[in-house]
Amino acid sequence: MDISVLAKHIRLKVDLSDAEIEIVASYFVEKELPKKTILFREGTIVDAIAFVVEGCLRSYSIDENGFEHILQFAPEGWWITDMLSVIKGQKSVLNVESIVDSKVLLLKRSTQDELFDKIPKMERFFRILTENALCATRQRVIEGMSLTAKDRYINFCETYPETVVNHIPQKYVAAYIGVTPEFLSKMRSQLYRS
Amino acid sequence: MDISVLAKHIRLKVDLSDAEIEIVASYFVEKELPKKTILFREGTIVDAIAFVVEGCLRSYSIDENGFEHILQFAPEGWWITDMLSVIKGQKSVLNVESIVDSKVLLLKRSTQDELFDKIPKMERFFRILTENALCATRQRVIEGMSLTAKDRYINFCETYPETVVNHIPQKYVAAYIGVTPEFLSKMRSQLYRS
DNA sequence: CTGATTTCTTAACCTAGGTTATTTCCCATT
DNA sequence: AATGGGAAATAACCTAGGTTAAGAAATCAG
Repeated sequence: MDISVLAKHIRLKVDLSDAEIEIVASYFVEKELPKKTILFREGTIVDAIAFVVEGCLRSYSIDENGFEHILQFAPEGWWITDMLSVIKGQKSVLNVESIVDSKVLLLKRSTQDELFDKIPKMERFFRILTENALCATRQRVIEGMSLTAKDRYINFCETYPETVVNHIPQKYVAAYIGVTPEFLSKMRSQLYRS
Repeated sequence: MDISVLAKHIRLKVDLSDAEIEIVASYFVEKELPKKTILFREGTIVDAIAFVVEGCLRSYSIDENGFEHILQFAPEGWWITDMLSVIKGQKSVLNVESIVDSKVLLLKRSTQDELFDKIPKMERFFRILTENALCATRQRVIEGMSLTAKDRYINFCETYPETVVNHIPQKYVAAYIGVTPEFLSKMRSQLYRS
């Protein structure tokens, strides 16, 4: 199992020895996901969090009219799961699916506390990780209320890596910024003209 | 300083002895906030998080057209700050203000790591707290994309305690659910009639 | 390579929610 | 009790973004 991407990612936030990284790695299980594979399905109880080593996943909910709304994209180096299901142990309301061929490392929640007791720095790591995710999500709430769809799209393009912006179906981008694919298309043609 | 509200709140998530609670409490500073007092101001660097012992605060941003958007209400037993400013050490984009006469306990970020080293369970506490906040905020993103304004209002009334829903100016509720005060007023009169 | 399916674009029309303006209602202060 | 000022209600009108539909383009399966 190649843990270099994971190790590099963790060491951005906390300082771990090679021996500690080995222990951490032993808690993860690798999984290959061909394009459009559902990793966690709505209605099940999710008991793991996924670190993306390669490829890109998305988490989304389906509303009562059948429309998909994307909560998160997770390209290489990002984490993804249905946190609510993991924390509360209740049925998931999100689907987590690979957009392209991907590889993830899975960490079971049930063993996470054990890992934290063995390597307290990992609890710190996840606290920091979660704080950052919280900030980003709150930022998104504010932007959803204060920006127009066009500004949200421009922001999206500036914020996400080029791999996400340009190699992902546009309908996913629309489902992320909160507009219909038709309206995104209209906005894009307006932006080209100017 | 009365720490019973704080102690009770922490013990919902982690197990601390009375001695440990005493140590934790020694890291907090009490502050009284008369109605409409700004605790953290936009443009400054925020270096503390606030626990609400009594009253109710709100955090909000002001957009380029001068409109306020409320990110969070914090009634008794909740935490509030501008996390982004605290984490990144950069200038705050949020105001945090008391809505009614309030009392908060402040924890300086600069001493937080020291507290975590002394009482590791507090790091666990904040990790769990942050995970919960993240879930709630992500839920809000989804609702913002999939529900109508009327459903968001109904949800709001069902989710927040009666003290918040009924003792807060309606314009704040509007600024939280993402509509104008005029439109909230229209929705409410429609809901009464049915 | 070809037909089938999904995605994207365009355009006409529609609606949820915003804007502006006026009136009424609270209160807090004097 | 009078008065001044923000908060809420109402209503006429407006617009960002949604809906529907139909064709073009890209992607996929065989």
